[in-house]
Amino acid sequence: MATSPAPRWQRLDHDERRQQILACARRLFSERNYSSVSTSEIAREAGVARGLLHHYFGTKRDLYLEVVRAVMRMPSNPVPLQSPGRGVELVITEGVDRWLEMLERNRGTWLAAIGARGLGRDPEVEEILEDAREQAADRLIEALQTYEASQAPPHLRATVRAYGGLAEAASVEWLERGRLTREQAHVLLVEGFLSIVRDVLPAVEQTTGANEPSA
Amino acid sequence: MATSPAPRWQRLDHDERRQQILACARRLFSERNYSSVSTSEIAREAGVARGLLHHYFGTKRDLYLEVVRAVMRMPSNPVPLQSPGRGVELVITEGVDRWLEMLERNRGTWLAAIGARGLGRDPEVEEILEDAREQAADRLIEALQTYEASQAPPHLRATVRAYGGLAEAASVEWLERGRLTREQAHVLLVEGFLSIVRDVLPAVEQTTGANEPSA
DNA sequence: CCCCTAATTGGCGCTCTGCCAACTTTGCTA
DNA sequence: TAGCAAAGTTGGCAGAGCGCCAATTAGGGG
Repeated sequence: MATSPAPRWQRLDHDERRQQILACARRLFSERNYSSVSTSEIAREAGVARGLLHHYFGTKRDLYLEVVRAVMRMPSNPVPLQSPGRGVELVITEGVDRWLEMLERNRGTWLAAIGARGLGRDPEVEEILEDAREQAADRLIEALQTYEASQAPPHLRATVRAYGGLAEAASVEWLERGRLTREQAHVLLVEGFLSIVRDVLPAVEQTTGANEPSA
Repeated sequence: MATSPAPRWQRLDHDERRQQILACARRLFSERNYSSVSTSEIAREAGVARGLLHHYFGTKRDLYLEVVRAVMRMPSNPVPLQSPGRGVELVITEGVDRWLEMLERNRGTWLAAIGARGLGRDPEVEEILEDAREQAADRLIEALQTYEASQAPPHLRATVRAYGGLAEAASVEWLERGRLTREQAHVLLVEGFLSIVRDVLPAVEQTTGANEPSA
């Protein structure tokens, strides 16, 4: 008569459990840095045994990289919509707007993603962040309607990436330090882009070494 | 007759030993990230017992922070010289030149310092880097000869910090990815600054919320 | 209803860190 | 020159975290 004696733990679908653990890890890693978060803590948070983390993700580091990848699905620079022939001003204005909108919604995650800097390189982490930024640069380049993203000359790509640096810094000023209002951040990002494209880029192009035929 | 039986280890002056250990730690932490460098390794490198690190620096983390501080004595943005009344163009041109010069000499260290990003905030490390950048911004603000650095309105400071982001990104493009020549980086940094000051900053100032009396 | 699959646990062994008591070197003094 | 005291240095112990694997258990199919 004693029916099955209340299972000690629940058995979840593979993907479901994986997602659940990933979510806990993401939250913890966003709050504190890598080495001050222990696998025991993540496991406790998720209500599972520590060994299960290794079953799903391998090492602690693998789990961490997975988290970084998940966070980086989010764009990391103003990314304009596809722009069938409209002026750059309009396209960039819209793109920046969507960008700021996204930031407002994902404030915490985004700040954690680009915020934490330290000494010492971590090639794998860097590669993930680098890919995200490079993709954002692609979109920006295409918004200029001069080059296909993959055909753009190095100095153009570099200049756009430099603008990306400006955009991130300005976003932090708005989101974290509050030294810009949202409107001011908007103006800074739009006018910054236009100024760089109109005035700075041509100056860079006139410089010796700009017109290497194939590189 | 057997004179003193060859000391097993040499006893160094306090500061001297400290500097020696710090140098080894600095090199290792610049190459790999925090958790993949062990205290045993640092000790071995310095030719001392592991316990000695703790004697001099406390915990591994304390040693790390000390290293970050040491690295950050180096400026982290174009820092113009004092400029008694000369034009902004000249001052910034000179400042950028010195900046690029410094980068060329300290390539490895600088890249390690600003390069490694990851998930998860580390308040103490962030504070150190933040201070260095804020100081660089002070110098840039003073180069404009409009405000004392400490009196500058928030939006001005924020705009200059945004330029700092551009400067760092552009520097990486030159130093690491080689998508800019040194000349191109120079032009980008100078023209970028001038454009931002001439065109972007006024636009930001016209924006609603720019003229808060005291903030 | 039983059994088989795979999700989940628990614990062993290793490395790393923090700490501290003991030892060695070196300069100073009688 | 021998001895002494202060400071630098060592070596090892205890605790914690991580990687791994064998045993256990939930849950569905035959």
